[in-house]
Amino acid sequence: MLPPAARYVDTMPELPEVETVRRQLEPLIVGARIVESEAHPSAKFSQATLATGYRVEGIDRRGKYLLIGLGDGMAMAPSMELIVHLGMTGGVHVVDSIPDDPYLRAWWSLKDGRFIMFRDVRRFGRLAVVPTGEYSSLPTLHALGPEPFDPALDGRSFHAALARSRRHVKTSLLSQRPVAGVGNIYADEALWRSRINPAARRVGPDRSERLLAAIREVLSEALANNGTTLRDYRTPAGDSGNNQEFLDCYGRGGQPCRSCGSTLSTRQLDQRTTTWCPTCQVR
DNA sequence: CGGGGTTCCTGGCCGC
DNA sequence: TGCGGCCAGGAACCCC
Repeated sequence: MLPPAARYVDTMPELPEVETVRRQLEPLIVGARIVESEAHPSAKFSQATLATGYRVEGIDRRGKYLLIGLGDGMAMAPSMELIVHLGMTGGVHVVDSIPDDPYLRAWWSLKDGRFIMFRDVRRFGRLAVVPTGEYSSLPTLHALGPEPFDPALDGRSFHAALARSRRHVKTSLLSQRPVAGVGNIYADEALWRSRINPAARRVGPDRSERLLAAIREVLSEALANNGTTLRDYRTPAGDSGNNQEFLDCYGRGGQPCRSCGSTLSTRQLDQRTTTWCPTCQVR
């Protein structure tokens, strides 16, 4: 049985999309024992096979990274983590058989007969198996900023984090250092909502607080909508996101600002497509 | 060690 | 209709 490719959800995974995957995956695979695995030879995926023999103990998430806890089921062996980054087009699916799929990059068979598969058309995703918490091989995860909903993250500390860099504020956000989990879509959305120009290089305390509040709003709203799905694909369960219907800024260049009616602008900012309102988001 | 530039990929889309 | 060319996009990687 070959699931048609178009039936897989194609997201642009940022925090809400990755958290949606985590929540769906957790009840399916926690407790399962991995008995065999296979991976694409690229270094981006080849470590997947190191998860063989382990039991899935839990699934956490940091920013856009899924952290799948691996143990021996008795806490005897040192615990490991299977780290999954979905990149642009990555997806994790639990299936009863391995499909003949040119974009299958890794799979793990489970003792109960099911399979976890990692599918990634553009190969921007990444898989790693590391000792728990040992993230030096993944520099962005290693230096990852706080979770956006961490109560310890407040306007003051967020401002301090932004002030450590003179890069454009949007580029800082995409670095994952001031806060984890914000990508191109939600960076544009949060900057629009907080009326901050993406090319600003200094963001003061008040605007930092506004930006943090906006990031929390756009992320929690997206999460409530099961994330943003940029194509009308649906899983067999019909559970793809619908947050794309609620985007105010991303992808709306040339269309009227929903706040002031000006035409939204789009240009490259540090090699990233960026949309903003030239009236609301003045420098 | 921060940060700028480059690279990885392929489907989709545009123009002819 | 076919096809070349271009583009998106996160983060590793290289180098200053």
